Amino acid sequence: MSQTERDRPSVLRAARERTRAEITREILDAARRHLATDGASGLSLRAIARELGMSSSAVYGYVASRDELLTRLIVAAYDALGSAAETQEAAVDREDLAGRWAAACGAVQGWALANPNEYALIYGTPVPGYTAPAATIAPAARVSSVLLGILRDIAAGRPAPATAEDDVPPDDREALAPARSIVGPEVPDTLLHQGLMAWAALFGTVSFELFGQLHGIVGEQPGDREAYFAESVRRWAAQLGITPAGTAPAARKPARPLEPA
Amino acid sequence: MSQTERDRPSVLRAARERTRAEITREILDAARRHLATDGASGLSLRAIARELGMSSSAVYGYVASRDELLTRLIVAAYDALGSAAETQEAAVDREDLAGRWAAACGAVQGWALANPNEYALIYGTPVPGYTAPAATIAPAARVSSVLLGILRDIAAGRPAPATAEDDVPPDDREALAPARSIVGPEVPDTLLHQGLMAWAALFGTVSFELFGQLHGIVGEQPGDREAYFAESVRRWAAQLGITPAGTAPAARKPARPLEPA
DNA sequence: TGTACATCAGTGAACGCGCGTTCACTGATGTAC
DNA sequence: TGTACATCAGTGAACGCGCGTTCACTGATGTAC
Repeated sequence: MSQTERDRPSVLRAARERTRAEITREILDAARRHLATDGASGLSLRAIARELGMSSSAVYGYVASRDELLTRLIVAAYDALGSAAETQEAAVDREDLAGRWAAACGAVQGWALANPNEYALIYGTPVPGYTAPAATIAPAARVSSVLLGILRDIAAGRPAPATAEDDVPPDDREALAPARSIVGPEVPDTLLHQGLMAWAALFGTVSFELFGQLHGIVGEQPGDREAYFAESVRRWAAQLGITPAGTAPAARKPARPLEPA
Repeated sequence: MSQTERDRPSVLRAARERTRAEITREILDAARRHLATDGASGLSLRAIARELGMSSSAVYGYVASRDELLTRLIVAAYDALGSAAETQEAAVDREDLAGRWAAACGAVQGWALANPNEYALIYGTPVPGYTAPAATIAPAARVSSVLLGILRDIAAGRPAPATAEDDVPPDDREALAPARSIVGPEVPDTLLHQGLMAWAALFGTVSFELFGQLHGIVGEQPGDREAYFAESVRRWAAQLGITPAGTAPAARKPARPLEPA
């Protein structure tokens, strides 16, 4: 039993650390709940303490300041969204590019609808007076990494510039340099630009839905928003040159001729 | 001079109304300035009063409440953006559909970059605890009206469903009903859907730029953002079947075949 | 087994600040007789 | 021309609230001898 005795302090320490982690988690959960009703700039350490039944000063044992709490929430949100996109995209057959694209888009939209306040925290108006520290950069990049990965595989499955409708102008090629340094040289400029456009369109669409901009434009009956989103996803995929499984990706049929009169 | 005498009271009243309007304008201007540093939820009547050198209670002579001030700011922002889009689009030759599209997009982006805080007020995260009254609906619709007008003219210049790559699935057609009731029956489903996608993509792109999401993706050298945006505008237009003046809009060449090996 | 000590999570009062909104009032201006 | 009155923009004090952060402290728990 000397074993037990020697371990005791660390067992206790471990237990303390466990409750500490648990309380920290509860603080973050409460903070997330407050995000819903008051928004990021209404986030209040005192309100959280009140809800958890502790004194306002006690919170400072777990969180250094309001800004630090905000940073943790932001990082957690990026990580949650990023891992949703990663796992859902990874679950699809690597060959099925359209399926992977749809999975990634669906993950983003699904997570956003399930966590509207955390979505707004990271993709809505930046919190005034708060500047995101470096710790948020890596988690923020996870979703775009997934999308860029798909882009890379689209390029890989295509013999050089296949759909080079028109190449990108030189000043745009320069503008794309940072993205290029992430994605590598294999992805043609056109595809890269089109990919970024789809990326912005995806988040634009999700934000429009969440922020009420689709009101009076896209129906709100059950199924309407799903149908609209699904069709958009399909069309973004088509713009990237990938079509749902069953259709050969490389062989895009030309525009259908006018209906026979 | 009986004329003058009879008019006098109304002349005075008119003067009073003029100064009243002027002070109201100054309150709105100060509010806009505060939006920049503190965001919508940090907007404070007391701070505005302080800046204008009046007592906080005096503001209530011009503005009924904080919420009413917010509503006025929102309406003013929608109107400013809407009229920018309207006038810039109207200045282009009606025949030049791609030019009109580019003008509308440019107006939106230009206004947003010049007025980032007002843009965030209307297209960013909704202000928590504030619900937009009916008075905001009409001004909010101005930009989309401009875009839908272009869509209508695209359809008019095309002999029925010309580019029906694939029609829209029935559940999506239903989802598009509200938009359809605005745009009228002449615009084919495909074009309508594609138009809404371009609309969401436009605002998604502007929001990404303004909210810092393009950092590390699209360059920040002088000219980079302009080039990226211009190329995106061109490609959205191409997706709508319109190409810059000089190219015949109706005659879209089918996807170029693979390069001869 | 018993006592003195260390650790440490949590308390509660306080500082100094800000806010929206109300309300009785002042004081300048113009009006009516 | 002179006086009593009405109008009305603006004041300043007050109400009741909330906030982030600090700091001296309590009190439970475990440790060492």
